[in-house]
Amino acid sequence: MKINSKIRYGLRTMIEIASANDVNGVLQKDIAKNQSISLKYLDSIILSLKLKGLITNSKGKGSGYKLSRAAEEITILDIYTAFEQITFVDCICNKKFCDRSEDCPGRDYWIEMKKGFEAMLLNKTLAQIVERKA
Amino acid sequence: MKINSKIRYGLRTMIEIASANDVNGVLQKDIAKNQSISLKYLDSIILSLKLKGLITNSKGKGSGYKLSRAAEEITILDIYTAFEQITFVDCICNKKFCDRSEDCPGRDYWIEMKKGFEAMLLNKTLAQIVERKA
DNA sequence: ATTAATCCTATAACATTAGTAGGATAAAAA
DNA sequence: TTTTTATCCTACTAATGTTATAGGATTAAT
Repeated sequence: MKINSKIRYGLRTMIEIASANDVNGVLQKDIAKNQSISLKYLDSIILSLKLKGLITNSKGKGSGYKLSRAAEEITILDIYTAFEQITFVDCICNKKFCDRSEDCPGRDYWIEMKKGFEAMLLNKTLAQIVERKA
Repeated sequence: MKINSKIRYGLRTMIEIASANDVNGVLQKDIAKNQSISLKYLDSIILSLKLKGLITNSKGKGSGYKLSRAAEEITILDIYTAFEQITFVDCICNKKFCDRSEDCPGRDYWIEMKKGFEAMLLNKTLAQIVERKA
């Protein structure tokens, strides 16, 4: 089980934007250069973060990205779910995925585990990561 | 991010073995039938559990599987790692995977998250799942 | 000996991921 | 208003990983 590259790059992108103290925001091409991500690939990552409402920008020449709200108010769960839902097993979202869903100790456990995982991501803010605070 | 089928089937297999009160243990073919897993695929799942030392059996006709130790002493982390290591991101195990490993707030976070995840799996026993206790 | 069962390796179909390509659109700057 | 710089969006492909299945070797009870 691996964290996929969009989530990894997405976190790094958010860290870079949060770390910048430039009032004009951070240009996509600078993020691409600093983070060693191709401009094209970064395109889709930034799009996801934007659709989730975590970053904003204007368009055209000279624009740049900023956080939509304070880094203290952005959790890792926000960033993670910008790219994918947390499922772990399909029968959590869709009982019909498996016959035994109605009465399955395994499924009950995965649901519990999912909740624990979400809580873990929810309890960490972007600000804590940028400031390297536990 | 999904839990793969071997881990899912592996947990169900362990639940079935733990739930059985047959002194002779549970036959592989019965697990296959009850859990709707092909005998051949179950082969590899049982092999992993056995190599990890979670279950034992004798060989040949009439044999069956039992837990190697009490269900109270088997954690979900034991079962999970019978099938794969918990990595999340490659730079955790191998710093050379990425140039910025030496000083990367993102990597620091993934390491912390991994620890939290492992702790979560460690704090749940097979016995708790079988008895459906929180 | 026969039979029922596990042990083990190889391989194939399928799904997902990671990343690229090509261009459309928007707006600042000249 | 033309140019330039930058984002927006869709489609595609190569590589990788997952989910099995196939075929047979080995083991030991009957």
